[in-house]
Amino acid sequence: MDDDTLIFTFFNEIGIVSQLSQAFLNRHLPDGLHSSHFATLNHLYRVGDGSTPLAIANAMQVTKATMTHTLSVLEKRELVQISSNPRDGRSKKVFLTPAGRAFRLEAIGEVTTAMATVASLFDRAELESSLPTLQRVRKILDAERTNRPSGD
Amino acid sequence: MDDDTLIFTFFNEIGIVSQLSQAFLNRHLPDGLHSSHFATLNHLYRVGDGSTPLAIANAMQVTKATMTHTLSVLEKRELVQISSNPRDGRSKKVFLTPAGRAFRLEAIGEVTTAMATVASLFDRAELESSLPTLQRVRKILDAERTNRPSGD
DNA sequence: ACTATTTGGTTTGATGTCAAACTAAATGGG
DNA sequence: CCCATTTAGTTTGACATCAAACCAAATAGT
Repeated sequence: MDDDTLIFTFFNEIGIVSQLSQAFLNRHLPDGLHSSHFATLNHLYRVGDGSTPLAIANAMQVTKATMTHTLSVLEKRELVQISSNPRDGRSKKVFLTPAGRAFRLEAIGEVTTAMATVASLFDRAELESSLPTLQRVRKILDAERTNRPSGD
Repeated sequence: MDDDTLIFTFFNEIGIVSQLSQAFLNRHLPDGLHSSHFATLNHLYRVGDGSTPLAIANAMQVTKATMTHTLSVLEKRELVQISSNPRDGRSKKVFLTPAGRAFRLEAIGEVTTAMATVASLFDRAELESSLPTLQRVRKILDAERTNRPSGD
């Protein structure tokens, strides 16, 4: 297998696993929540809230237009609260509401339960050992695309 | 890091790498071709043509409805040709046209060129060594979702 | 200070994807 | 043989996502 083929194969496999895992999430998240919403809630929880939409978009690797949409959905459900930034009239700040925190916990519970059977099939060490590779690949790809710089 | 966190982290990383690589493809594929179209052309080339839409959908891990759409785009561009199956009135057979083969080569060229700089940053052995893990994970996830059975 | 550029966010239009309902053909049990 | 079930594909309606055009606020260069 030459280098190009290896790379194609690698990314093809990544793409399929990603699709399957996202489909898994979408099937098991409560109340029609989409995996992108779940990821956003988790991000807000992890980094502490008050991030700007653009920062979140960069962290999630989606465009700011997409984030506008995602946040409007979350806001409509009252899982986040969006306030204008007194320091900068252009930007906004996003906060998890108590409902948002509760919902996140509930979602994690559901997913974890649903995952229980399948999780036991994974080799923990195997996943762990490929994490650094994934992170390196992510960094490289992220640096490559000059626009929309890295976040998180 | 407990097991659940590890798994979440793993799939999160997979998701981001997948999104970045797909975005990369979408940016560099010629003529507005989408990565899913590219993947479908490649699949047809690899398995030899004459597959049914459903078989392709399973291999690509998308629903048959999605495949109907993808194939109609490819057919409109005359990159594939779709004929009815004389053996089975319900199903169809998909063939790469000469234009489709040519287009695939062109696309591979473009992508490979675009990838040249970034590809040199990857550690070939590293990618190679994580491939089996990805394939195992894929198999597990694929088996889990009882509907829409595995292909390829 | 004033204009030009950059930056954060929204809007618009297009597209890919999915789930669910539907159609038509094949298969199977009586 | 006939009806019930399964199977392949399409249609419909919803939604996530993107690129490009747009607006408004901040910043910079002169």
